[in-house]
Amino acid sequence: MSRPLAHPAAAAVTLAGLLFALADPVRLAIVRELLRSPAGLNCTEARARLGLAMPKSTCSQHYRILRESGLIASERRGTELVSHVRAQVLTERFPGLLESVFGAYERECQPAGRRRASRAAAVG
Amino acid sequence: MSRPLAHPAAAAVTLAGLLFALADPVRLAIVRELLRSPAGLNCTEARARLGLAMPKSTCSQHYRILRESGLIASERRGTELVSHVRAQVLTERFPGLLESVFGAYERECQPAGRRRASRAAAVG
DNA sequence: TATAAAGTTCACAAAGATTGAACTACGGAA
DNA sequence: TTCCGTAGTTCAATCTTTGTGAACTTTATA
Repeated sequence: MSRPLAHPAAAAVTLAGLLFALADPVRLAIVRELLRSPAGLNCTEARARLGLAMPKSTCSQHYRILRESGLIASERRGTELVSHVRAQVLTERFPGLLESVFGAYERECQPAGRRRASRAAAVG
Repeated sequence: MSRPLAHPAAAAVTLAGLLFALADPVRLAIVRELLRSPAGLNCTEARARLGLAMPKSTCSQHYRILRESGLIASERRGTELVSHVRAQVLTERFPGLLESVFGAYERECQPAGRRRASRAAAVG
């Protein structure tokens, strides 16, 4: 990881790639933490915040997938690799998508009592 | 497949599950076709429309994943299994998400010339 | 230089995807 | 009813992807 990390150009970011990157609960949680941390977060810190007993090699792989999908950008600061969400690029490419997905995530994270009860499980 | 197919209740539909189901290019395309077909589509028809040389067992698996994620509902009509997007349930659970994702998909499917050119590949 | 911290890469085991073949379900014709 | 064709599912084998510990690289500091 000596040279600058490869980040896909905006035009190379695909919807399926983004959805794939976000389709993992751990990565979804990481990105939420990143969105809450404008200054960026490194691997170790993200792991600590999420309280996940995850080996650092696994975390590294998750970060790589997020990076290659175009979701995050990473830069070295000292020994750390600090990452942040590429909000500008994503907004340009797919306006509103990120807000929508993480709006849904916040909604899901709310305890059930804070939402309107929806008892009927109508199919359709 | 004699008994009614299992469809998750609205409350059991998770964001990560939906994203996972949509994270595959084939499934993304299938769901778009379904969204365009209010009367529903069966496996064979969807395969034909997408022009994919995909074995029917593979298509069946994709439909199963879509069904188990809560994205689609399927019902038997004669020998066919007709499926449609569970728009009402999804809107109730995650308002705006489906529109946002498939808005992004349509945007991506447009030829590049119809979008504003974005030459600079700024990271971030 | 030596030591430590932060990540990456490698290699292997475990889990998941793809697909042809065999099977089930249904409808229609004889 | 029985037989046949169509639509999908399930099974099993193969292939691919993911998770992980160990070893390695990079940077900083004593």
